[in-house]
Amino acid sequence: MYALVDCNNFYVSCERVFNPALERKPVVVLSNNDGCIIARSNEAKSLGIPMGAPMFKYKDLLLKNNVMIYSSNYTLYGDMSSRVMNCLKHFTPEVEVYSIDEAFLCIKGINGDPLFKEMQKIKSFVFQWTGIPVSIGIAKTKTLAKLANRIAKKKTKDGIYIISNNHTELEYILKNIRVEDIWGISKKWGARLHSLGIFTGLQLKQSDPRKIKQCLSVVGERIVRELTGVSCIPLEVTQPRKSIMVSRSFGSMISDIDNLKEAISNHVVVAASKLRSQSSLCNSICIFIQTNRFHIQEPQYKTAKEILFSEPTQNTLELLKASDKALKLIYKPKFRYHKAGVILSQLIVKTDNKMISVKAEEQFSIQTDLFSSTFTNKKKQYRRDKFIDAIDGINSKLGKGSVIYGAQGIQKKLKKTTDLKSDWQMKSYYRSPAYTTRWDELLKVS
DNA sequence: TCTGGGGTCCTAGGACCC
DNA sequence: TCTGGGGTCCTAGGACCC
Repeated sequence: MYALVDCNNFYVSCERVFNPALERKPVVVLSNNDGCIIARSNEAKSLGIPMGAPMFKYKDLLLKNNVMIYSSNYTLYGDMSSRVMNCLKHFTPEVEVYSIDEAFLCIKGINGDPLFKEMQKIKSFVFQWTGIPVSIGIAKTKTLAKLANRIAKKKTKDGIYIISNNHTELEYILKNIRVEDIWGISKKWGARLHSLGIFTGLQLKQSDPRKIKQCLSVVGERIVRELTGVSCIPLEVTQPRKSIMVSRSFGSMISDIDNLKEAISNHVVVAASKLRSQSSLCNSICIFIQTNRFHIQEPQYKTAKEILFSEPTQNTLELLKASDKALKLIYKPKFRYHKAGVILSQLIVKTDNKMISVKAEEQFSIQTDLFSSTFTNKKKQYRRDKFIDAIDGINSKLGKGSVIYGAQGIQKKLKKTTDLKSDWQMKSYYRSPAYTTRWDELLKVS
């Protein structure tokens, strides 16, 4: 059996752990740049605030109802997430961390009442150690476990629901769910199924998988089989990322290339550090810039440039150099830009090779460049990598941003202030402290 | 005024190979 | 008049997820 453990209103719950006065009050959490509403407490949901709603359209409603507003605080949510996942690993090693607030568990050898009791144990353990409430759905396949979780959240008191092998129970559940609410089927595919006369989960379950394959590819076929109780989507252990993206909308519009370069350089530094933290190297970097698609009266420009490396790298300096080159190739001065980002792709990861070897080529199975791998280049590269190590070392000892690259912008450093915000930096008016990850932001109790 | 960010997988079609 | 058959790899675009 698979269990899906899903944190209730996760971001809101994280805020509530450190501010219990938020209990039973309407709370929302905003996306980056304070743009959209991406998490709502149950009280906020019942005010009719939809998921993903632009904040400016709902500001009046929020104020009128005394809704507490928070900017996203991913440092806090990420840390709380890993605490929750660690709790789950306490019960079984077979945990798939599916997203920041969800995990699939493989459950073997327990059934019926003992299974329910075990799930209650998990729930209260997670709550005791993190303060985060979770719901649990259990079934024979991941797709059905998702469904069970939905029922656990909406229809049960204790937040646990098990879809047993009872045939009529499953039929009843599937009859009462729309196809577009099934995991893996969204609006577009839902519409395609409608045109075949399929509207409910039960109708989808009873269709010919081969016919669904023609319509929704093998992905759709798998969903049909999963609904019948045949597991087609296995539990996956956490794999290193295959691509890394860092992008942000700007706090205000930007036209000049220096500002853009500063924004992109900061994204590159973050992306490079993510890359190194999962012990990968990238073969390609892509940067993109775009105007505001909602300003339809303004001229629009959206473009990207990818640069391939002759040898895979994880070196911030090389990535910065490439990103600068790419930006110069696509930048056009006449536009007002709204967003920029960087994507590292074609990542390679350390091989499983247990041999004790310090040569990067062997650790990563690197294809070296026939024309540049001369001795002097190797030496240069070695020194550059040591340089990055030193910077990482200082920043991890003295705090993030203690040493920065010139391309990231030196205005703030010169004025010795952190209040000064560049145009590109995102808005974040309602951010709570990084309670669990910064000594100077620990919760004070008086 | 104001509209997020970060991923994965699959397929079709083009390019190449013998 | 008439020009094969069987593969692999790569990429862009589209779909989905949270």
